[in-house]
Amino acid sequence: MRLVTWNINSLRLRLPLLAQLTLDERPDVICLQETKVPDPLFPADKLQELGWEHQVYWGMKGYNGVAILSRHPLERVLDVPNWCGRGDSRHVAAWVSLPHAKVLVHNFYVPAGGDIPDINENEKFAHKLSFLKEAREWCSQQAAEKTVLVGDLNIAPCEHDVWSHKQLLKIVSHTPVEVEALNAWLATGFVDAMRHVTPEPEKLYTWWSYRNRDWRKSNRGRRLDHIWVTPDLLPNVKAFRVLKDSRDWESPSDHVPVVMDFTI
DNA sequence: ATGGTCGACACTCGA
Repeated sequence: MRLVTWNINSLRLRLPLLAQLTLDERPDVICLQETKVPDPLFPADKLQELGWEHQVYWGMKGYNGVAILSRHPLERVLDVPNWCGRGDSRHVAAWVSLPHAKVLVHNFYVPAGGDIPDINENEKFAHKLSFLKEAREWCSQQAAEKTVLVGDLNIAPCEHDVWSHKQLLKIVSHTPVEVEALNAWLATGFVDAMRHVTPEPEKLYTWWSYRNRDWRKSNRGRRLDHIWVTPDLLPNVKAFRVLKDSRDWESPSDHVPVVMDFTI
Protein backbone atom coordinates (compact mmCIF):
# COMPACT_ATOMS: atom_id res chain seq x y z
CA MET A 1 0.00 0.00 0.00
CA ARG A 2 1.21 3.43 -0.93
CA LEU A 3 -0.41 6.12 1.24
CA VAL A 4 -0.19 9.90 0.89
CA THR A 5 -1.16 12.63 3.35
CA TRP A 6 -1.40 16.19 2.09
CA ASN A 7 -2.85 19.46 3.30
CA ILE A 8 -3.97 20.61 -0.13
CA ASN A 9 -5.29 24.04 0.98
CA SER A 10 -8.34 24.06 -1.32
CA LEU A 11 -9.12 20.91 -3.26
CA ARG A 12 -10.96 22.68 -6.07
CA LEU A 13 -8.17 25.18 -6.69
CA ARG A 14 -5.49 22.48 -6.73
CA LEU A 15 -7.31 19.69 -8.53
CA PRO A 16 -4.70 19.84 -11.35
CA LEU A 17 -1.92 19.33 -8.81
CA LEU A 18 -3.76 16.37 -7.31
CA ALA A 19 -4.08 14.93 -10.82
CA GLN A 20 -0.33 15.29 -11.30
CA LEU A 21 0.39 13.72 -7.93
CA THR A 22 -1.93 10.84 -8.78
CA LEU A 23 -0.12 10.17 -12.07
CA ASP A 24 3.37 10.63 -10.63
CA GLU A 25 3.00 8.51 -7.51
CA ARG A 26 0.07 6.17 -8.20
CA PRO A 27 -0.91 6.04 -4.50
CA ASP A 28 -3.44 3.51 -3.22
CA VAL A 29 -4.83 5.92 -0.66
CA ILE A 30 -4.60 9.68 -0.27
CA CYS A 31 -5.71 11.67 2.77
CA LEU A 32 -6.41 15.35 2.19
CA GLN A 33 -6.84 18.18 4.67
CA GLU A 34 -8.16 21.72 4.22
CA THR A 35 -10.24 20.73 1.22
CA LYS A 36 -12.32 23.86 1.86
CA VAL A 37 -15.28 22.50 -0.05
CA PRO A 38 -18.82 21.78 1.24
CA ASP A 39 -19.99 18.22 0.51
CA PRO A 40 -22.56 19.21 -2.17
CA LEU A 41 -19.74 20.85 -4.14
CA PHE A 42 -17.17 18.05 -3.64
CA PRO A 43 -15.64 17.22 -7.07
CA ALA A 44 -16.46 13.52 -6.80
CA ASP A 45 -16.88 12.97 -10.56
CA LYS A 46 -13.56 14.57 -11.46
CA LEU A 47 -11.80 12.47 -8.82
CA GLN A 48 -13.52 9.37 -10.20
CA GLU A 49 -12.02 10.19 -13.59
CA LEU A 50 -8.60 10.33 -11.97
CA GLY A 51 -9.10 6.78 -10.72
CA TRP A 52 -10.27 7.57 -7.20
CA GLU A 53 -13.11 5.11 -7.20
CA HIS A 54 -13.71 5.19 -3.47
CA GLN A 55 -14.15 8.42 -1.52
CA VAL A 56 -15.15 9.50 1.93
CA TYR A 57 -15.24 13.21 2.63
CA TRP A 58 -16.56 15.78 5.00
CA GLY A 59 -16.33 19.47 4.25
CA MET A 60 -17.84 22.77 5.22
CA LYS A 61 -18.03 26.25 3.75
CA GLY A 62 -14.83 28.23 3.58
CA TYR A 63 -12.40 26.32 5.76
CA ASN A 64 -11.39 22.93 7.23
CA GLY A 65 -12.52 19.83 5.33
CA VAL A 66 -11.00 16.34 5.08
CA ALA A 67 -11.19 13.51 2.57
CA ILE A 68 -9.89 9.97 2.03
CA LEU A 69 -9.56 8.81 -1.58
CA SER A 70 -8.80 5.19 -2.39
CA ARG A 71 -8.39 2.68 -5.21
CA HIS A 72 -9.59 0.01 -2.77
CA PRO A 73 -13.01 -0.19 -1.13
CA LEU A 74 -13.60 2.12 1.83
CA GLU A 75 -15.92 1.55 4.73
CA ARG A 76 -16.50 4.81 6.56
CA VAL A 77 -16.40 4.75 10.37
CA LEU A 78 -19.51 6.55 11.51
CA ASP A 79 -19.30 6.49 15.30
CA VAL A 80 -16.63 9.17 15.65
CA PRO A 81 -16.74 12.04 18.16
CA ASN A 82 -18.08 15.49 17.49
CA TRP A 83 -14.76 17.05 18.48
CA CYS A 84 -15.12 19.86 21.00
CA GLY A 85 -18.85 19.88 20.18
CA ARG A 86 -18.23 22.16 17.24
CA GLY A 87 -19.32 20.14 14.25
CA ASP A 88 -16.07 21.05 12.48
CA SER A 89 -14.99 18.88 9.55
CA ARG A 90 -11.63 17.95 11.00
CA HIS A 91 -11.64 14.15 11.03
CA VAL A 92 -12.79 11.24 8.91
CA ALA A 93 -11.97 7.57 9.35
CA ALA A 94 -12.41 4.55 7.11
CA TRP A 95 -11.46 0.91 6.79
CA VAL A 96 -9.46 0.29 3.63
CA SER A 97 -9.98 -3.17 2.13
CA LEU A 98 -6.67 -4.16 0.59
CA PRO A 99 -6.37 -7.45 -1.30
CA HIS A 100 -4.94 -9.29 1.72
CA ALA A 101 -5.72 -7.09 4.71
CA LYS A 102 -7.95 -4.40 6.14
CA VAL A 103 -6.41 -1.26 7.58
CA LEU A 104 -8.11 1.50 9.56
CA VAL A 105 -7.15 4.99 8.42
CA HIS A 106 -7.76 8.12 10.49
CA ASN A 107 -7.37 11.46 8.75
CA PHE A 108 -7.09 14.50 11.07
CA TYR A 109 -6.87 18.24 10.64
CA VAL A 110 -5.96 19.59 14.08
CA PRO A 111 -6.80 23.25 14.82
CA ALA A 112 -3.88 25.57 14.05
CA GLY A 113 -4.32 27.43 17.32
CA GLY A 114 -3.86 31.09 16.40
CA ASP A 115 -0.83 33.17 17.26
CA ILE A 116 -0.74 33.60 21.04
CA PRO A 117 0.22 30.44 22.99
CA ASP A 118 -2.00 31.24 25.99
CA ILE A 119 -5.37 29.60 26.59
CA ASN A 120 -6.64 32.62 28.56
CA GLU A 121 -5.78 35.17 25.90
CA ASN A 122 -6.44 33.07 22.82
CA GLU A 123 -9.58 30.99 22.39
CA LYS A 124 -8.06 29.25 19.34
CA PHE A 125 -5.15 27.96 21.38
CA ALA A 126 -7.57 26.71 24.05
CA HIS A 127 -9.53 24.94 21.31
CA LYS A 128 -6.35 23.31 19.98
CA LEU A 129 -5.39 21.94 23.40
CA SER A 130 -8.96 20.76 24.05
CA PHE A 131 -8.99 18.97 20.71
CA LEU A 132 -5.70 17.22 21.51
CA LYS A 133 -7.00 16.15 24.91
CA GLU A 134 -10.20 14.73 23.43
CA ALA A 135 -8.24 12.94 20.74
CA ARG A 136 -5.97 11.38 23.35
CA GLU A 137 -8.90 10.28 25.53
CA TRP A 138 -10.82 8.83 22.59
CA CYS A 139 -7.84 7.00 21.05
CA SER A 140 -6.95 5.50 24.44
CA GLN A 141 -10.28 3.65 24.26
CA GLN A 142 -9.83 2.34 20.71
CA ALA A 143 -8.19 -0.94 19.71
CA ALA A 144 -4.57 -0.05 19.04
CA GLU A 145 -4.00 -2.26 16.01
CA LYS A 146 -4.08 -2.25 12.20
CA THR A 147 -4.38 1.52 12.28
CA VAL A 148 -2.70 4.36 10.42
CA LEU A 149 -3.35 7.88 11.71
CA VAL A 150 -2.32 10.72 9.43
CA GLY A 151 -2.93 14.37 8.91
CA ASP A 152 -2.01 17.95 9.47
CA LEU A 153 -1.57 17.81 13.22
CA ASN A 154 -0.28 21.40 13.25
CA ILE A 155 2.48 20.57 15.75
CA ALA A 156 6.18 20.01 15.09
CA PRO A 157 7.10 17.93 18.14
CA CYS A 158 10.82 17.23 17.76
CA GLU A 159 13.74 19.60 18.06
CA HIS A 160 14.68 18.88 14.46
CA ASP A 161 11.12 19.22 13.17
CA VAL A 162 11.67 22.98 13.01
CA TRP A 163 14.32 25.25 11.53
CA SER A 164 15.20 26.68 14.94
CA HIS A 165 14.11 24.90 18.10
CA LYS A 166 15.16 27.79 20.30
CA GLN A 167 13.49 30.49 18.24
CA LEU A 168 10.22 28.61 17.98
CA LEU A 169 9.74 27.55 21.60
CA LYS A 170 7.15 30.29 22.08
CA ILE A 171 5.67 30.00 18.60
CA VAL A 172 2.37 28.10 18.30
CA SER A 173 3.09 24.67 16.75
CA HIS A 174 6.29 24.09 18.75
CA THR A 175 5.48 25.16 22.33
CA PRO A 176 6.21 22.61 25.08
CA VAL A 177 2.54 22.39 26.11
CA GLU A 178 1.48 21.43 22.58
CA VAL A 179 4.34 18.96 22.16
CA GLU A 180 3.42 17.34 25.47
CA ALA A 181 -0.23 17.05 24.41
CA LEU A 182 0.70 15.58 21.03
CA ASN A 183 3.08 13.05 22.59
CA ALA A 184 0.40 12.02 25.11
CA TRP A 185 -1.92 11.36 22.17
CA LEU A 186 0.81 9.42 20.34
CA ALA A 187 1.42 7.34 23.46
CA THR A 188 -2.15 5.97 23.42
CA GLY A 189 -0.86 3.30 21.02
CA PHE A 190 0.99 4.75 18.05
CA VAL A 191 4.50 5.06 16.69
CA ASP A 192 5.68 8.15 14.81
CA ALA A 193 6.47 6.28 11.59
CA MET A 194 8.38 9.10 9.91
CA ARG A 195 10.72 9.48 12.87
CA HIS A 196 10.99 5.70 13.18
CA VAL A 197 12.44 5.59 9.66
CA THR A 198 14.38 8.84 9.93
CA PRO A 199 15.38 9.54 13.54
CA GLU A 200 16.70 12.82 14.82
CA PRO A 201 18.89 14.78 14.33
CA GLU A 202 18.00 14.65 10.64
CA LYS A 203 15.75 17.58 9.80
CA LEU A 204 12.26 16.81 8.53
CA TYR A 205 9.90 19.54 7.29
CA THR A 206 6.57 19.25 5.49
CA TRP A 207 5.47 22.89 5.54
CA TRP A 208 7.04 26.16 4.50
CA SER A 209 5.19 29.44 5.04
CA TYR A 210 3.88 31.44 2.10
CA ARG A 211 5.40 34.46 3.81
CA ASN A 212 8.90 33.89 2.56
CA ARG A 213 10.33 35.36 -0.61
CA ASP A 214 12.46 32.27 -1.22
CA TRP A 215 11.21 29.35 0.86
CA ARG A 216 14.00 27.05 -0.29
CA LYS A 217 16.78 29.50 0.46
CA SER A 218 15.51 30.56 3.89
CA ASN A 219 14.32 26.97 4.57
CA ARG A 220 12.29 27.94 7.61
CA GLY A 221 10.25 24.77 7.57
CA ARG A 222 8.30 22.76 10.11
CA ARG A 223 7.09 19.13 10.23
CA LEU A 224 3.37 19.69 10.79
CA ASP A 225 2.15 16.65 8.85
CA HIS A 226 2.40 13.21 10.37
CA ILE A 227 2.00 9.49 9.78
CA TRP A 228 1.46 7.37 12.87
CA VAL A 229 1.01 3.60 12.90
CA THR A 230 0.09 1.08 15.53
CA PRO A 231 3.06 -1.12 16.52
CA ASP A 232 1.68 -4.19 14.72
CA LEU A 233 2.09 -2.33 11.41
CA LEU A 234 5.63 -1.19 12.11
CA PRO A 235 7.21 -4.22 10.36
CA ASN A 236 5.19 -3.24 7.28
CA VAL A 237 6.57 0.30 7.09
CA LYS A 238 9.04 0.35 4.20
CA ALA A 239 9.99 3.95 3.44
CA PHE A 240 8.64 7.44 3.05
CA ARG A 241 9.35 10.52 0.98
CA VAL A 242 8.53 14.18 1.57
CA LEU A 243 7.67 15.59 -1.85
CA LYS A 244 9.57 18.80 -1.26
CA ASP A 245 9.73 19.77 -4.93
CA SER A 246 5.95 20.13 -4.97
CA ARG A 247 6.41 23.34 -2.97
CA ASP A 248 7.55 24.83 -6.29
CA TRP A 249 4.59 23.60 -8.30
CA GLU A 250 2.41 26.23 -9.92
CA SER A 251 0.31 27.86 -7.19
CA PRO A 252 1.43 25.37 -4.53
CA SER A 253 0.01 24.48 -1.17
CA ASP A 254 2.15 25.62 1.73
CA HIS A 255 2.21 21.94 2.82
CA VAL A 256 3.85 19.23 0.69
CA PRO A 257 2.62 15.64 0.35
CA VAL A 258 4.21 12.86 2.39
CA VAL A 259 4.26 9.44 0.69
CA MET A 260 4.69 6.25 2.70
CA ASP A 261 5.01 2.72 1.36
CA PHE A 262 3.79 -0.29 3.32
CA THR A 263 4.30 -4.00 2.62
CA ILE A 264 0.59 -4.66 2.98
C1' DA B 1 10.30 43.61 16.39
C1' DT B 2 7.67 43.52 12.48
C1' DG B 3 5.52 42.09 8.47
C1' DG B 4 5.60 39.15 5.21
C1' DT B 5 1.42 35.66 1.61
C1' DC B 6 -2.24 32.90 0.64
C1' DG B 7 -7.61 31.03 0.00
C1' DA B 8 -12.44 31.68 0.60
C1' DC B 9 -15.64 34.96 0.39
C1' DA B 10 -17.77 39.07 0.45
C1' DC B 11 -15.04 42.28 4.55
C1' DT B 12 -12.43 40.11 7.00
C1' DC B 13 -11.06 35.69 8.92
C1' DG B 14 -8.24 31.72 9.29
C1' DA B 15 -3.80 30.05 8.34
